[in-house]
Amino acid sequence: MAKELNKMTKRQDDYSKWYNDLVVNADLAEQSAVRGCMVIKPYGYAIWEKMQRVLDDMFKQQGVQNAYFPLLIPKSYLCREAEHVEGFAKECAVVTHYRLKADAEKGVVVDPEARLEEELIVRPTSETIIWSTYKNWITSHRDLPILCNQWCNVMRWEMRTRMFLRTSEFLWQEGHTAHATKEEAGEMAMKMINVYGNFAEKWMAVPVIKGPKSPNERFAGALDTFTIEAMMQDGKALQAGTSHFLGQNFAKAFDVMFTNKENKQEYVWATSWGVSTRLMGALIMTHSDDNGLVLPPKLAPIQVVIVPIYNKPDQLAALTERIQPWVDALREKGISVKYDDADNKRPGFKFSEYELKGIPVRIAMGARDLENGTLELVRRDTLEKTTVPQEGIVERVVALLDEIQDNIFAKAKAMRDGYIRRVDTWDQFKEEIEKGGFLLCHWDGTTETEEYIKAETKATIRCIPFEAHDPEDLKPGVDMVTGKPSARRVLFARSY
RNA sequence: CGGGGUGUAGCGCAGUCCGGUUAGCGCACCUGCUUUGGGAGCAGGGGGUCCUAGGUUCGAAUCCUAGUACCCCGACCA
Repeated sequence: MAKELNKMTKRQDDYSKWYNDLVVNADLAEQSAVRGCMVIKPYGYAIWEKMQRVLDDMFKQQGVQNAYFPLLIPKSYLCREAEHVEGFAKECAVVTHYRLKADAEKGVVVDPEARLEEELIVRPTSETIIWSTYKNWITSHRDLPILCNQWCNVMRWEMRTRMFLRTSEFLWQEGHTAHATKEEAGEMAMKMINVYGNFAEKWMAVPVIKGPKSPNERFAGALDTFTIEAMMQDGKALQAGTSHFLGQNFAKAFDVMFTNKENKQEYVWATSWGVSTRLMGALIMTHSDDNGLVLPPKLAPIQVVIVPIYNKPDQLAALTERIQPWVDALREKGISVKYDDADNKRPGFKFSEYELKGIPVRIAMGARDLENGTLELVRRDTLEKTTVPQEGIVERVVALLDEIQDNIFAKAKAMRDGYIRRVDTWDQFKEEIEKGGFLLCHWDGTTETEEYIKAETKATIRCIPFEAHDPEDLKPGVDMVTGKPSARRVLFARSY
């Protein structure tokens, strides 16, 4: 058994395999029978729910309200915004019929009589249906701004799928805002990327680099796309969230105008922004080790697990009597605690299982401890074991949870920072990109150069960082490929 | 869509080249006893349209043909 586990966990370099084996074992998710889709199991969903709750609060602090729009979008809506169609047309699932009928041979077939007049698209994102709705909601500057968010599923028929990172169907939130001025919309897009950045760093303990995308990497139909870019342990970058400044593109495409204070008709300014279950992938791939998941205490569905070690019912009773007050006290402080006194699994099994699931803090206590007034305290991030006095355990655990949250962020940041290098020549770039990580380089600002670099090395511009890692990065230089002038360094990496 | 690979018990696989008893192994599962401080031991037990369809044959998991599903690597993308 131990050998088998070993075989599974040694595959961290190959994340797909690792997801399929280890993650399924950690009860997060599994492949479904539907191509490229996944089943999110209860434990995995609990993490997503916690993320949702936190993000939802953050949105509401920005004045955003939740709403819901239909899953199916009439095909004609999609073609209104030219770039948007081009971006998504290739990966849409299409509903063509509305009825099945019994068939002697095949059991059941699509009824050819029941073809839809106009095909319906399963939403790959909801800009089009939302803007066709906003048209009815907006007539005056007094109707603005509209700040709506929806939690939903979307479907993109990707050629190649990957657990959590690129499933055909995924869960996400998409915010869609309408504003009277360009400035206000621009600020909104910026505000939301900062919300995402805070969430990633403060809650997920995943360090990110914020900044605009290069024109080539922008969202289909956007004038500007802001992103948070994370670095995975294997040296590949992951786009963890985006916020788009859409200008008046969608307002023009869907004819959404308002009368301004000067009694003049004007197109509405828009933003959209989203994060998905891909964040779960980011979480897993940033912190986990060969023993399984490592969850940040702030998002862990179970923060503390307590395992009593006993062999007779009366021993368990004695342990429970001592432990129960701690469980109550911790819960009173809002900490989720599992007291695992199940007698059908051995302690060693429980230890391994909870490590696999990434529970931040584990307490084990047996007859020996009961006698000595001690217990065994284990932290998941370092797997460090200490025997500590029972006295003051509640306060100690509370402090330890904070410490773990800070520590895994520091660890992830050190890993990420270790992956950032400055590169000045094309030869050096080609050599360094093989080692993975972020490369800060000069770029002449053209799509041609970017495309060339991508074709040669598979590396793309992840973003043009808002905050310089070093003042050096903001100084002008020359493009490493063309030798043309460059205003500042931009961030390159290979990505998921 | 191109290249490669795999479909045999819930999971992981052997058997296929070279057709031949009742299709096998590990894990998981069930029962009992002993255990319980790092994935327990022993004994017994249950579970299979060998991906699908057709063909060759006295006989097919094995050979042939077609289909299909999934995985990996590219191109595409959050």
